[in-house]
Amino acid sequence: MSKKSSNITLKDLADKIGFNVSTISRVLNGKGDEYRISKETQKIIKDAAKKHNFTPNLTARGLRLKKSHTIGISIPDISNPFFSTIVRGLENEFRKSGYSIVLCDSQDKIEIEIENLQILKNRNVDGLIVCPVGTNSDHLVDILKSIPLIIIDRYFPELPLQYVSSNNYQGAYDAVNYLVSKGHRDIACIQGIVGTSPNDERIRGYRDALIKHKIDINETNIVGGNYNIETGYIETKLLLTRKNPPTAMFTFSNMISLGALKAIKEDNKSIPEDISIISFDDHPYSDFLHTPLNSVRQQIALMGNISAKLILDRIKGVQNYEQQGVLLPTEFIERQSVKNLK
Amino acid sequence: MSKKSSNITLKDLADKIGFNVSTISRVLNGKGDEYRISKETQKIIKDAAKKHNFTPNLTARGLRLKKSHTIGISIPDISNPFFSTIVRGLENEFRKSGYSIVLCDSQDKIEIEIENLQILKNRNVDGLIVCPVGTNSDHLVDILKSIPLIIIDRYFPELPLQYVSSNNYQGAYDAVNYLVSKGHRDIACIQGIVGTSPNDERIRGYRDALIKHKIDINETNIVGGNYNIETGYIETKLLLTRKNPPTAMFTFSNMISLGALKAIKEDNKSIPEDISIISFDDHPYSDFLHTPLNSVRQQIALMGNISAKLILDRIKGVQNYEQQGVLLPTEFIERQSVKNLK
DNA sequence: TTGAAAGCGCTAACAT
DNA sequence: ATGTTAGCGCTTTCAA
Repeated sequence: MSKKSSNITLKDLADKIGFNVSTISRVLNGKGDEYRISKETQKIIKDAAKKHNFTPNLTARGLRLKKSHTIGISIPDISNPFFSTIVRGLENEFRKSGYSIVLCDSQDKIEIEIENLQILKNRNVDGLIVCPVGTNSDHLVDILKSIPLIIIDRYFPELPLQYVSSNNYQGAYDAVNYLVSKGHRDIACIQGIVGTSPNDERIRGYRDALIKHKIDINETNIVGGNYNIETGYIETKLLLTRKNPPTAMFTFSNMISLGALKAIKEDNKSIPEDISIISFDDHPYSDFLHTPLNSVRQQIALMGNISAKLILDRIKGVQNYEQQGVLLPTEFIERQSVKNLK
Repeated sequence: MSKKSSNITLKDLADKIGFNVSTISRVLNGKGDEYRISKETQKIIKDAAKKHNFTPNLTARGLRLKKSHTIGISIPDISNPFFSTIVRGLENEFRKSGYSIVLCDSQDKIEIEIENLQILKNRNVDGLIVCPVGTNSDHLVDILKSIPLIIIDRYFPELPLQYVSSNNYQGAYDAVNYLVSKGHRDIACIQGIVGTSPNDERIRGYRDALIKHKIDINETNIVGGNYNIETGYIETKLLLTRKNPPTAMFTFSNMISLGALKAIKEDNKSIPEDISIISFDDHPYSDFLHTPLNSVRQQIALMGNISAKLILDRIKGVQNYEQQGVLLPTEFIERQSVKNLK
């Protein structure tokens, strides 16, 4: 084995230059003046540190200080652009403050999410960012007792869990309102996981928009129950085989939309001639899809940025925030996937 | 502030049940039998640990053992599906072995990559996975002196840096060969960063395929110089304005391809009627793009899996591998973006 | 079969 | 103005 040139320690440095470790520690942590350490000494120490390329062992510092300058993240699927964009927003923000992120993928499974939280807690992360997978939140409330936590996307309004999400109600309302304004009255929606706040809020927006226009709600038009590609595919297949298929559909995630596109294409239907579609969640590659979809765009990277700032404030003990959650406005993107029936 | 229910420590547990911390540590680390600790004692300890929900402080363990069970990752852009898929492959594999990942995004900047390595080193990661951004590798060779390192995608064959990548030469050769077999002789390629191994290997494959068919290489057909969307867009724009545009183009990344698609669409050209295209890097959403592209697919998640296994072996001290690098075969995906000119 | 004690590298309270 | 020392929570050598 070759010589492992492991990092130089404070003690090593002390031995070299004849000052005590604590003096060196103080100077290197910018407390030289506070402790009235002479300018000369400070210079000697700083020069030596630079010369020998000293950098502190963050594990040791973490143990001593009981904080790791580390943030734990648990997300359902890092390969989904929605989540990877959130992570980028988080990483960029945390980097600025000298925090590193420990990333865990929960594979959309609640058991793994729970396991992740335990691991991250044992790693002494200073804060946690979770995009929860399920409808259950006991483990989250539990972890909050010991670690600052922000949840993104799915949230639990009735619980004291601070969150960052989109204004799902308004986004859905706008979309359905738009469809109605184009003459659609038979509008299906393929929903995600029932019982999760974003989904239920979108459903509420969908209903309210129809009610406002005095359109009877056909309960069989509300289908689905998962955010994945298969749900979009299967439900669209079924919708298309109806005697009178809806004239429009509203899909509740980027993945559902992709599944829907696949089904529509397979059945040789075209958008928007045969069926109109609006997607909640803009797809980052939307401009390049065979049918650019009208979408309700969420400010995904911003959700990451804001969550990072919130949790850093919490870590610092700042508690300025009245509100428990932040709901970011969505943006309606008009493309060519809705037919004007008027 | 509410009472921080911080984790219970070994000492806490010792106080509760009257055994020494070392005994407890041994039992909980599965060394009870080795140290011939009585079954009863073992049971008492295990039960107590479970009852009080003890889990070890991994920072402390890391400091003591000088290993953190942590792997550092530096990648150019987590929101790019290519990289996020690699990360998923890595995460899934590391999770199985009890390793967590510390993720750093280098934003495609060499300075940030260097900074990342320093941070990760100070965090005592047991291993490093890097998707390098640049052509320079000094910092990588340097870090290798102290930490096991695997690089993915771009590699440096002349240096002792173990890597996992695709067989870029063969993939490119196959693609160009296919184009020629369809009657194309004027084939442009939009390359990525010159001087990086994957790019140069693809160029070599491109040239060799043309040479084999005795087609003169038109050097002005080799354009580009970056892997991003803008490069694809700009270069395609330029290609299309030529007096005699090439009949086919070969793009060197998923992002370049997207840029090319945008340019082609803007100019009201259609694929493959006006121009044929093959993309190196399949796009995960390729099936849904307005033109499903013939692609050279890389086994991305597998690259993550293999790298994880390699580095875990290195950490364990296993040195079974003769070869310095692993090149995974690519797969040619035939879709409808190439016109048959014959 | 179990306990005592050292020590990983750092910071900070307490000397001097 | 700088040094000594304790201790973060864990593992492991040495002792008994």
